Amino acid sequence: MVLTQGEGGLRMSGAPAGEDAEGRVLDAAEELFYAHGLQAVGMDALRTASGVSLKRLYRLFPSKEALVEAYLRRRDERWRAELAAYADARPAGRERLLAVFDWLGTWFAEPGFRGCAFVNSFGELGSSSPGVAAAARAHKDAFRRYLAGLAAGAGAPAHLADQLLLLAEGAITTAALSGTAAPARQAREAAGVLLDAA
Amino acid sequence: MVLTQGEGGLRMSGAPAGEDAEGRVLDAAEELFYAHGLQAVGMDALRTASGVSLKRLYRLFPSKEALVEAYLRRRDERWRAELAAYADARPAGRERLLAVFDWLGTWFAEPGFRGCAFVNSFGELGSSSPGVAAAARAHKDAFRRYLAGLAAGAGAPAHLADQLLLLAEGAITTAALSGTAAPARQAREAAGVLLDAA
DNA sequence: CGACATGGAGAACGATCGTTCTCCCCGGTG
DNA sequence: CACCGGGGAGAACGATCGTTCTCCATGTCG
Repeated sequence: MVLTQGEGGLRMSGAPAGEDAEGRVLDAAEELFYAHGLQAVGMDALRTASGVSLKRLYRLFPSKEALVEAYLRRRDERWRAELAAYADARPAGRERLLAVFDWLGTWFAEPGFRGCAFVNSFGELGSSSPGVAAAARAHKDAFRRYLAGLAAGAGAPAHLADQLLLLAEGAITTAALSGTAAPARQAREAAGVLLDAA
Repeated sequence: MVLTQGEGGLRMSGAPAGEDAEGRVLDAAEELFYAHGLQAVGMDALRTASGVSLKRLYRLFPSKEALVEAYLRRRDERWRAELAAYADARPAGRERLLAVFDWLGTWFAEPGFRGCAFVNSFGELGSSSPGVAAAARAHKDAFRRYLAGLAAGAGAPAHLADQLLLLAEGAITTAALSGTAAPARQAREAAGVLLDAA
């Protein structure tokens, strides 16, 4: 129930925040990796931000790469859980499907929003780290499957999910680059048109 | 007129490739920065790949950051020139507008395609390098203006350009992550629906 | 022929990184 | 109280980075 003041946003409402060492390390990793990028954050910065000694840090995670992958894994779970909690509270069908873009809009408006952590990580290390590349692909696959479920619930054909994924993905990057939340509304409108036409 | 065998793709057909030192450096920068990321490529790798000595390299570009920005500037010009050369060869209106997505499909299929260089660079260094962030924003602004011109030529309202930008942007990242060119076709179909509805 | 500027190859330098090691304190057990 | 194992703080280590400097071969001009 603790809500940290984290500038990184995306703190799941019921998640414990930093009571044990592993949680504190992952909290620090999420805040720093997301804000500054993977390579820009050193193990020493993680140690300072988490208050966990270097020795313990390396016992919890055998290497920086392992910590990066744990960060991406937890971020994926939290991100999708937050989205599902928001959308699944709406009536199934068209309204729930479009709620995805409303939720994106609230995410874009969070301070410190800097685009998709997985796209950023993939662009930075995807060509040299198979683990990072796989985590990014797994995240997008899971997101696509979730959209496909919503599309089916709205009676839309399967190929609509792919198009909705493109709209959501484009909105995320465009919001990050432009620094505004407007792409969420534009994507929502486009999604409505595509849904009506399907 | 020289066509290098470059794995980076996006080599403009009429552009001279590496006859002078500056051109060779920029060619090497484009190939290496795009393939491996900005921070993963050191000045020594640039020196080896370009055959230009370190001393001359630093006389041409006073710092690595200056070289990164020159790389992004030239990539922006080439990318948009290639796109325009492809699309503007089609009849104005609907066909030219949708040709944008055909061109994206040929780009996605190039070996070594790894998404948008500007999105990747922004994710990696955008939070610490104002020059990189500005270059990425300028690129996307220019792309959006180009789309707006095509939309106007097709008799579509102005807001359609924003939605097409989201589709294109989403197709680029999704193609990079999934490693397939299918997002180009999906985006083209969605664009057609949005255009018809407008 | 000789003085000199030029530019290449690569060593050097200081900083930083991921990772490991040393030293020391501290609590539990005989 | 004496011993000992574990953990924290941070130094140490080897590698790599961006940047600068040294040394030397080469060619030009008087």
